[in-house]
Amino acid sequence: MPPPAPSRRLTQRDIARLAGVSQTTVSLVLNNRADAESRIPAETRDRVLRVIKETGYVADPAARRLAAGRNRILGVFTYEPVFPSATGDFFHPFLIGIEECAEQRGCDLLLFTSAPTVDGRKRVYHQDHRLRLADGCVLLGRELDREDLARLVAEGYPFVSVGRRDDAGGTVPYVGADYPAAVGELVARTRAMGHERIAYLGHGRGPESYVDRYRGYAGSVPEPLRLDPGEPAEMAERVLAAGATAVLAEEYADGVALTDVLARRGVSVPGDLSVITLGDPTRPAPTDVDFTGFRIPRREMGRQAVEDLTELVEGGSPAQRLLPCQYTEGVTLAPVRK
Amino acid sequence: MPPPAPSRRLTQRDIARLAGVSQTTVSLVLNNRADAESRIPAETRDRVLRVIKETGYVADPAARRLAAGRNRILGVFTYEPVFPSATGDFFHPFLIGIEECAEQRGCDLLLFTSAPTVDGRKRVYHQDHRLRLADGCVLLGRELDREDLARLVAEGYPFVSVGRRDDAGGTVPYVGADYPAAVGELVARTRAMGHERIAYLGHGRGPESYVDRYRGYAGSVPEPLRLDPGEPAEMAERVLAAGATAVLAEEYADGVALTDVLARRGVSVPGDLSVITLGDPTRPAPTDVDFTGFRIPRREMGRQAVEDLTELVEGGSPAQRLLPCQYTEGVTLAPVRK
DNA sequence: ACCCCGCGCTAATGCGCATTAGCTAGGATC
DNA sequence: GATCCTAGCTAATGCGCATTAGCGCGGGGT
Repeated sequence: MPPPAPSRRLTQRDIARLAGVSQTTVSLVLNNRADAESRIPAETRDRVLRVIKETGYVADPAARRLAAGRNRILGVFTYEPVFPSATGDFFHPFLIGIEECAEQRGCDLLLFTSAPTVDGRKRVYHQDHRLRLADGCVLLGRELDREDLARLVAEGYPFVSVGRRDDAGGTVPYVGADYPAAVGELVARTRAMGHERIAYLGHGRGPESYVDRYRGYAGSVPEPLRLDPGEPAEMAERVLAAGATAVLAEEYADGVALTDVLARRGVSVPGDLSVITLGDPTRPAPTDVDFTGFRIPRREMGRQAVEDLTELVEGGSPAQRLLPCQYTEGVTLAPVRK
Repeated sequence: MPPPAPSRRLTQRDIARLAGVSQTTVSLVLNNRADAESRIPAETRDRVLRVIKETGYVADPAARRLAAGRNRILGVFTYEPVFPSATGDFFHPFLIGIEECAEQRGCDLLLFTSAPTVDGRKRVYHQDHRLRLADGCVLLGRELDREDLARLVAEGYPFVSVGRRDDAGGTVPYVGADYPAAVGELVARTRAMGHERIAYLGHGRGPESYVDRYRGYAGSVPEPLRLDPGEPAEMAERVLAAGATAVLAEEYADGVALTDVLARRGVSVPGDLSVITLGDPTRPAPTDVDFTGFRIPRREMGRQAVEDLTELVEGGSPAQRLLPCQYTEGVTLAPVRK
């Protein structure tokens, strides 16, 4: 391939020539290096700035990155397809937050779309990844690859996970949702309504988000009762067989499916059974029912992740934080039937 | 700021040392330069490749860009907010197409989110833009800034607009929707149903997409009759006053609003009046009515734009193409009332 | 015995910028 | 008048890579 670009672009040297100074001076002016070592009189500075403005010169980001190691570009890696697909809607709000914050901070976002999907999963570290073009990276997805995480940590690459993650050969910086607290609060409300047989419908293990929900549940009921999710009919069977008066649905969609089936069988929600959802739908779950549960502060998580990342890039120390979820009052939780 | 990175990263020199060859050789192997000038025996090549694999070395994209002028990164510039906001839904499908194609081609996407919004508009060429980090750029939005376009053209920066654009100091490469043909077809269908007073409800000027729709309309009716959009009630007045038997709504939302008002006034659609929509909703327009009209091949346009852009980046010549829209049969077009 | 040639590789260069050592006045100091 | 500052610059260097010259060497030709 032909090395140089078609038409010559302006470089600092050009600006220097036009302003009658050295390239160094242009760089100094550009970066506002008016510090002790290099004082540039206002006159010279203005002259340079004028030429820059007139010519519309802009520093080459690649060269900048190479020389200075920074370029105000943040990477975004999504382990699950974001745009296409059903889960897209779930991840969208995170991206909104990320975008908002990046814009605010004058950062561009590099979407690592080139990561190939192998065995249905993506990896940050694939052949020819371009991680290093960005100053740091935000990781998004229900489940992150542990090898990726370990390597990121090992290499000291600045990153922040959206969603809590277990350690991976070192501390993993994250901005997560405080599921334990949110679930704990829901359980408390449920118990306050007289419920004693409160079941947890979900896996309770696997992704950190499931583990955390279950932890919040198990930590606030006397006798945890976990029911596996599955086909709607199966779930209904299990719930009824267990004699639960209230059910916490790990997945919103399962709560919806359960409620639908129950309705068809003449079991009223919340008359006969209360159904509480633990978060926002990660799969499409059309319903007219207004479920009681909580919202994950997705947008805020995205924002905060970018905040933390920029701080990290600028030399700060990695943070791990959980953001509170928002309780949402619905119509599916009612006092236990006497 | 401290010039070097915290922990030293692998460079080609490191690989060279480990493999007992020169940095040049590593570069040659990496880029598969087995051509005439430099022949590297399989043995050496394998040795180098092995070291690369073992160490997980990946070339620094910034350095690569600087030296070779390419880095398989495509920029995406959106003139209108994409993620947040109402119009987001309209632009989403374009992005899906862009993302799909980029993934397929092993390209990463650089979202130019840092462009500040001034006077409610964004500009590609803002202070400190990072255009040059990408090999080229896809432009998205209802209206593009003409100065931006002119400068892009003038500088010979590779870009492709999603949506047809008028020339701007030179040919503007684009992938647009063939509105004239699509509208022409709708008019033909409408006339085939006996309609003679077919009105165009919209501006018919401004953005190219409006102009093109109107052109398709004006070119296929004997006496064009354009009605300005406005408040729902106003639109209904105008349509009724004009004695139209069919209306083409430039904006989907206007078609919806019009139909709603008419229904409330006892004017039936399509019994008394046919309402045809010219494209997908660009603003939220909730309705249960299934409008007759056409769909803009948004996803395909995104894909094609990336195709064209990569071709352009690789030295191809700029293309201008219009993609056909998809006619959608609805319930709002019926034979004219006798 | 000499030259030439092509194979297999490497030294050197430059991309555009940031940064670190100077270097050169012109004054102040002794 | 020699010395030392200091303000105001600039030359030189390197970031990591791609690329262009070109070097050394062994074998075939004359």
